[in-house]
Amino acid sequence: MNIGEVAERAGLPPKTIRYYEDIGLIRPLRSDNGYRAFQKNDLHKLAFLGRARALGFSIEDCRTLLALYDDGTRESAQVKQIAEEHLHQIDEKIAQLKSMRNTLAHLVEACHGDHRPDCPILEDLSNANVD
Amino acid sequence: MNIGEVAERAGLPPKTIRYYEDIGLIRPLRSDNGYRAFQKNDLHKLAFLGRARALGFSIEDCRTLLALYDDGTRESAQVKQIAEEHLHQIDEKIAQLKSMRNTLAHLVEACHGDHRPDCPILEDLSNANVD
DNA sequence: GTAATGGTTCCAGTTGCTGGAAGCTCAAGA
DNA sequence: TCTTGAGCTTCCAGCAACTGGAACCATTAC
Repeated sequence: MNIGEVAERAGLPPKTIRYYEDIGLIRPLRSDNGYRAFQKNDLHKLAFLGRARALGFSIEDCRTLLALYDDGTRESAQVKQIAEEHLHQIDEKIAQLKSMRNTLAHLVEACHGDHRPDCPILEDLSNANVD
Repeated sequence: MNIGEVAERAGLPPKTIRYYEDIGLIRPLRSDNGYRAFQKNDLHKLAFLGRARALGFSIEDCRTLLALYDDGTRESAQVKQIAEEHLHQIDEKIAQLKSMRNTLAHLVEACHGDHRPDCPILEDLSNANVD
């Protein structure tokens, strides 16, 4: 398979696939013409990567997960730990965003949003205690 | 004021302040020795920036907000629009993270996480439909 | 033969800083 | 007065995870 077909089937842009090879996540063979010659295994790895990335795992997490996937002697605890840590980070991110959202929503609500210049949003932003 | 004091008072690292000058968010004067000589106005702008960044506004949004802040003839509607768009983006981000969190939480729960190799998390990641 | 499509590499840019090196300035102590 | 240390300067490189574009080669269809 050439990169175009693999990209289509794995749901990843060719650029991303080349990048994943660059950083050593996959190692596709080469045809005589220099084209990458993807095997089924490469395709599955790419799909795996796409899925893991969609769940927000970092590239380094993906590298580890892929290695565990390839390793028949893995312990599921290793996988679970990575996933739990990631889950925790997601929770933190959500909490942070909710806090932003909360503040911002109040400010937006307080701003009449018309042609006049006075604006509670700008007032809030400029009201830092700086002394 | 030198950069150290301003950094302290605005709650931003000196590196960040230099960076903000680099990209034209502030334009502090210079002393004869070449040191940046910050005025009160600079300090207020930096605090404004710190606050806006903490609410997740992009640097470009910050640039616009700062310009509106400086512009007595602004209309609050302009500010409100930026804030509303940002709020909307935050909402989208939260929704996306919640969806990830949801999937991931189910997987983590399903994984017994012991010394055995079988793992629902890896199974899910590798179960992409690729044909 | 030629044109379109799809490969290849390499370099640069994105966002918002952050770290580090090399060197200058200033204030305080021996 | 000399020195030491802190604090300032600039500049370059790197982070994450791609993405865009240029320049060029290969394949395929007409």
